[in-house]
Amino acid sequence: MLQKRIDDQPSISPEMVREAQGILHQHLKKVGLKQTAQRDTILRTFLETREHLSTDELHRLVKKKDPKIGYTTVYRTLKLLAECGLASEVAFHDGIARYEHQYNRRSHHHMVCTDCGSSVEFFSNEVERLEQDIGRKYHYLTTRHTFQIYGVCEDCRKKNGVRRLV
Amino acid sequence: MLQKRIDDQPSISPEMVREAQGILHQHLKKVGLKQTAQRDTILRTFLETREHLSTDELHRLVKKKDPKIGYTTVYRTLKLLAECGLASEVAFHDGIARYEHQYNRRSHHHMVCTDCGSSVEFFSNEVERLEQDIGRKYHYLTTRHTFQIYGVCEDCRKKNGVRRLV
DNA sequence: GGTGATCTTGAAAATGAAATTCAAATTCAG
DNA sequence: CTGAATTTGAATTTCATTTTCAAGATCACC
Ligand SMILES: [Mn+2]
Ligand SMILES: [Mn+2]
Ligand SMILES: [Zn+2]
Ligand SMILES: [Zn+2]
Repeated sequence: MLQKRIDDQPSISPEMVREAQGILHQHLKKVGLKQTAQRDTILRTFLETREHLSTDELHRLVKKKDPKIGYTTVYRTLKLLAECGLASEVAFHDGIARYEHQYNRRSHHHMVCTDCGSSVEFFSNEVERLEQDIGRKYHYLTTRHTFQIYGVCEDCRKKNGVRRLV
Repeated sequence: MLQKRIDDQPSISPEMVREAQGILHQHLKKVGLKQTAQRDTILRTFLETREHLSTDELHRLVKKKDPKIGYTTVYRTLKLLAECGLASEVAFHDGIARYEHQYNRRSHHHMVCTDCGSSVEFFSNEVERLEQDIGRKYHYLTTRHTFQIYGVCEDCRKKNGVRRLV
């Protein structure tokens, strides 16, 4: 599940991790929950990657830092992160819920290869505007939208081309 | 799961049912499968509604015509209909796969109320064009896209407003 | 119109991601 | 410190989807 980087946004810095942790802690206090080492470890691990991770994939990364952290805690923490805006769910239509970190990230959309699962991120102001326009037109208070393009990437087309010749 | 009709496309006519059945029969022959009464009944029932049906919902409608038709057959027939372009899957992000009939229907997108599940259909040439543009830019051979807007409809906002006053 | 190889059917079972349960461990306000 | 409240994670449950399989239906060929 590779991901091509098409922008120049830097990897997350230590200061950003602290700031994101602050956002989580504030959210926890607000909803009467407690700060724990597990939640911090999961957030830190999550921020360190730019991939679109399933709960299982994140759990595998988290276990490298603390093998005792369970799948359930990762699952629940991802929901918490989504609640406070640090994570957002991305559905690539493969039946698995994926999350990406949304902290200091420009809003974007995805084009997904249906052969190899790799994805390209792209930006479109038009799509953002469309949400507003359509919402206004039909009197919806819009909260979000999903836009994905599906197709076959160049690499996979080449591979398939070769396979056809065999 | 109501759906507001925002265009004037007519309900399906008997001739259209026959034509769609022809498409299915042709597809069945092409892939070496057999024509059956169950498949015809399921297609007919499916064409009669403009709603976005889950397998279970369609099964319930189908059983009114032939109570002996099982869930599995509806499930498998929907896949067949999707294969020959008569149906398309539409994911409203509620964990259930929904299908809508695609025969003689203008391509459109959906805005979904996250409170009551109702949906509005809208049309956008911009979105169609974007698939082409982005595909070309990143050398993908695009096949399809999904675009949904989520929000709260006017009715639900009113209801919630009242609830707040109580 | 047979005939039989092939496909279909549908109840039941399997699958698997997501969600919940619960008892032991941890947090943190006072 | 203390203890009420929350968290944790293994285990279990849930539930839509998918697969299995034996009995039944279809249809290409005669
Ligand atoms: Mn992304
Ligand atoms: Mn529709
Ligand atoms: Zn690819
Ligand atoms: Zn509503």
